Amino acid sequence: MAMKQLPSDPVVATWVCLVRASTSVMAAVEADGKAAGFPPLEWYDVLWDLERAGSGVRPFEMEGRLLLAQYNLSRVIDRMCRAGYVEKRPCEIDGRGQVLFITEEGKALRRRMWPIYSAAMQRHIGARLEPGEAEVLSNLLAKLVHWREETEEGSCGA
Amino acid sequence: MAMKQLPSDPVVATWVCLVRASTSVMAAVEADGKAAGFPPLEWYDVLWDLERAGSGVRPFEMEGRLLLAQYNLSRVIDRMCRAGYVEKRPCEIDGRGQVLFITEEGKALRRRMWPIYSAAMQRHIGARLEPGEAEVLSNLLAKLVHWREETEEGSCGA
DNA sequence: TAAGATTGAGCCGTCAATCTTT
DNA sequence: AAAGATTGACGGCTCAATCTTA
Repeated sequence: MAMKQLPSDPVVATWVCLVRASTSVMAAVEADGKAAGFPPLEWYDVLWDLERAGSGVRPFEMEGRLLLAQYNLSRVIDRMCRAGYVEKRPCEIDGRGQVLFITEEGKALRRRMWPIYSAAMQRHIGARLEPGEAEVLSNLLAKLVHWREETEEGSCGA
Repeated sequence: MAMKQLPSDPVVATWVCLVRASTSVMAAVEADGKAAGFPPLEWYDVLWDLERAGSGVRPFEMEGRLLLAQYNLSRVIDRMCRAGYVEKRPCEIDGRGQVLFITEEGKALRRRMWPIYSAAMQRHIGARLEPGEAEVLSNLLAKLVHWREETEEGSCGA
């Protein structure tokens, strides 16, 4: 009795295509943003997470939503604070913690980034799929996400 | 007349799911390999590319297949040579070039890595999809791969 | 002039250790 | 003892410059 099932070829093919598709699409979108003089995509995610929240956000909350390790998030936030897009204040309720806020400059940056990145998504994803395929694809990809299951939805920032 | 079509919500959702799925699945598979004491996944791809070729491979050929920048590939190869898994020889036909070969140690390493990584694929991809979904998913993902179109197929190394 | 490949400098990610507070 | 967060040290990635040969 075979306890360890070997991956069937379709599973291996899915792995290969997942790695190749994400690598090439992410590189292409990132390159479009960089060509327009914008900071990394990651910064958009942080800005949007803060702006959507409306109030202050604790770093450890963002950690789960953005799939970033704590020490890594700490460094990203530090750079964004120094650049003036994020403000960090000590947490009044929990003395160990910090609370993050987006600045006006941060809101303006996110607003300028969105058209570039959304056009890039359209060019590198939308234009390559037939009508209806995007829904099928996103539903299947969603089944592969695990990490932490506490993810909430929210649209995109348009 | 709208020349620049904004991405529809399904396209944005696909982008979000693609990033999250690839991040979490790749991290999970990489973590399984690391827990077993193996080098990064990237090394498997290089070893398999060399072993599949049967003869020597020029770095610039691998560059396109592995979606790696030239300078990056150069450093990966250098580490693998120092570790004894790859051998580099000057190219007799083109004086600028190098030719890469997998060593016996490299073949042995790849053979040991495959069961771990294939089990990881099964756990993090195969087990999360219904029968038939892997084929649909890999076909849709394949439509998103661009970078360089010179990709040949070859199975997986089982 | 361009292609194949490498390298120095600097930035970024990662690990483990650390600090503070709970 | 554990959670939130940061940091020093180290290694990998990236850019641009460089070297050699085509």
